[in-house]
Amino acid sequence: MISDCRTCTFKSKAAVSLSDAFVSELACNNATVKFRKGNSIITQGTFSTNVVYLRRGFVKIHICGPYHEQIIRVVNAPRYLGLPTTIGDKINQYSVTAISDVEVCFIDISTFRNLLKDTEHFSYEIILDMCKDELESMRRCANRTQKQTRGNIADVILDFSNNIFHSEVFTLPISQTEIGNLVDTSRESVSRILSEFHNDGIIRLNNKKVEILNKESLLLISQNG
Amino acid sequence: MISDCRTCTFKSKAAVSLSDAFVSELACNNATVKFRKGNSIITQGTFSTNVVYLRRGFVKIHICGPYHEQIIRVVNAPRYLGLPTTIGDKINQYSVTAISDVEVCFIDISTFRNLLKDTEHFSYEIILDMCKDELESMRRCANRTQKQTRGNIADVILDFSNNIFHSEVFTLPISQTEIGNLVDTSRESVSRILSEFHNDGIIRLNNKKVEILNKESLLLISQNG
DNA sequence: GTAATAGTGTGATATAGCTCACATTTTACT
DNA sequence: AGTAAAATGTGAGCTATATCACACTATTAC
Repeated sequence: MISDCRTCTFKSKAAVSLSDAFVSELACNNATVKFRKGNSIITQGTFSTNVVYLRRGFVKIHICGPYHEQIIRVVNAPRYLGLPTTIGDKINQYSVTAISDVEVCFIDISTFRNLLKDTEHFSYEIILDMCKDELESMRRCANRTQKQTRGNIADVILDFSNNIFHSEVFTLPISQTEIGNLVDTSRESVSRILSEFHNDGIIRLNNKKVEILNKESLLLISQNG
Repeated sequence: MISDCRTCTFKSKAAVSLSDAFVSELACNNATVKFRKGNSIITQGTFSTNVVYLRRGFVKIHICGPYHEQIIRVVNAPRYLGLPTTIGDKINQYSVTAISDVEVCFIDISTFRNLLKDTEHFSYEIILDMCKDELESMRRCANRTQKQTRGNIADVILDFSNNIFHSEVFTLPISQTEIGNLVDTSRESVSRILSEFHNDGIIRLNNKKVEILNKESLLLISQNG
């Protein structure tokens, strides 16, 4: 389905200031697609010809590590996906998979390049986004490698609550195995630690439903391992 | 010292195609500075007003983690430093420290912004650089968290040899404590593993001088932990 | 609704690598 | 050169967490 970018209500911060001519160009080279939970949006190892703009929903960004899959981050709309791999390399260097039903626009890379070339504000916003992402990656990586598992799992719960769902009550969007891949620990440890949090009255856990009962404790665990 | 960018022999790939007018602007807002080994070039927590272009030498990029310093990467000239933190944030979010004598240019951030705004090719090259950096970060982070310590230390030696010194013989530019901070392990483990490599005839180690005797083995250890 | 599959809970055991402790070597400084 | 400080080598014991094993529960597909 070709979408009309001029009236899109999900426009990126970079795109809002584009002139009509550019928005029209975007609209002609842009297809809105829906994915179901679990579908792959960008697949590591395949040829990349499109930048992806996530309009709605949540995705996980993940990469094949030397032994198992590493989940880099869980992110939500709105945001661009695949910039580093689409611009920096012809072959996708990581994967992006829907963890909720999502709606995305595929933007042809040459159209995107033209925008970068011809509109200073657009490329500046993109650079800004990338800078922030990189800083966030550094921070997360330092945390992940230095903290103990309990602290990392507390962080994941806080991140979901604060940045993804904006609520103290939410449904885990990924399995315990995947949480393990995110904080680099085993599925069993995730299970044990979540149970522990539940038994200590820090969270209420029922199937995948999480309710944070004591945010203070989570923050303390996040800080002190 | 004000340098003449027009005749600079260390120009970045992004800068080579700039028109004379822009190069002159760069030259007027740009100071070449030398640092001694160990000096801080960018300091986490301070105000950032300049992008840094590393003309000569090696630096470590590092960030304060929750428990100790985390070295993100060791990189060499030529390359820009501090783009994510200078563009993405007013306060430096990480540090860059010389690990050899270095020569850098400080480029005023507003000059740099003008270049990004006015010259499509320049900003595109910068975006390309950032994309590659981000991909590299992902790869390194996945490796670091999944591999065992022996594999990570083998990787560090291979990285120094292949990407920093381009030689089988080199002098370690950082201490064993710092190698520990780079691969997230203790100083003692670094010492033990380096001795082990030496005793197994994989490297020759004398003070900080390293000679790689058996690259095959290092690659195997890198792959199999 | 039932079978097949994917996901989770929990014990027992093994181990990589951290920490502490101290000796020794190297480097930096006056 | 001589001294202080930093960096390194190495043993012993401890611990967080991986791994294995298996029971149980939820979800999906027909």
